[in-house]
Amino acid sequence: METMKNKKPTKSELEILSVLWEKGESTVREVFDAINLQRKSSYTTVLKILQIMHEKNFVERNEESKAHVYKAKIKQNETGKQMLNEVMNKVFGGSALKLVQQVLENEVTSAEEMSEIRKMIEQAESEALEK
Amino acid sequence: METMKNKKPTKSELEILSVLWEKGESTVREVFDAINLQRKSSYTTVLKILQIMHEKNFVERNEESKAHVYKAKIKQNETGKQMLNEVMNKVFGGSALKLVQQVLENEVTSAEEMSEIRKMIEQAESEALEK
DNA sequence: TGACATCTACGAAAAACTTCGTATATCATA
DNA sequence: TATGATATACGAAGTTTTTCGTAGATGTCA
Repeated sequence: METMKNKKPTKSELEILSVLWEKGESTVREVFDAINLQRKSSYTTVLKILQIMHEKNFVERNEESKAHVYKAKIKQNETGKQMLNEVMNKVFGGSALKLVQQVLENEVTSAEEMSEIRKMIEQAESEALEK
Repeated sequence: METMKNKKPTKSELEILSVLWEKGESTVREVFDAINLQRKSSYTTVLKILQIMHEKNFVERNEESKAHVYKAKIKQNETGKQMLNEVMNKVFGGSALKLVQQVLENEVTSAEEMSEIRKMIEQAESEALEK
């Protein structure tokens, strides 16, 4: 049983989760290195945030070796869903349409990606009809 | 000239902006009332955040009457764009496709809305071809 | 006018989040 | 085994954000 209320990760927690999602299980040093590619940070800061996330049950860790190995426990999709819901409700007045519109207008969306998105929607529509 | 660097609103600033975007110009009391429909808060807290946002140039205000009237100055779209970029990069590994996919999977997206989104994409695609 | 409601301004406490230094343990190896 | 590199734990300072109380101005109306 998950006793912990599902809470949103903070900004720096998200930064670290992002690394874990991309690279999978990682040691503190590996996460630290990844983050330092983008901005200066310090080893113990990364360690501390990972420890905090461990307490919060956002990550799990394997303590077998000297350098603990961390692994994201909260799902990329769940987090994305929550965050998108927030943007949708707070910024786009609850409209998925407006949100997607904004994505397509502003993100660098390649023609290829666009066509994939279209296919996906068509498929979702036909599936909806079957129900 | 906008001297102020464009910064992201905080959580509670966003909450208030959301009201201003939806209702347009509002007094502190109106914003306060709107927010209290969703959660308990206190009048002076809302006032304070509005004052802070005024300093930050996120809102403008009309001081003619005793109760000042506030109006959002930063654009809904700009904010949405920024936030979506963050979600896209931190959660969806930079993929607009995955982001949109998540929206369609999880949000309650009506068939109608879905079809509108599809039309929009088709239009965007044909426009892209013309360029 | 006096009593009362409502407003702004503002300081400062409280809470949330981030950063870092230091103590201490462990491991490899010369 | 002594040294140096690298690890965790953890307290506490630093920063940002949120909340609220109080003071004083202004409007309303009996």
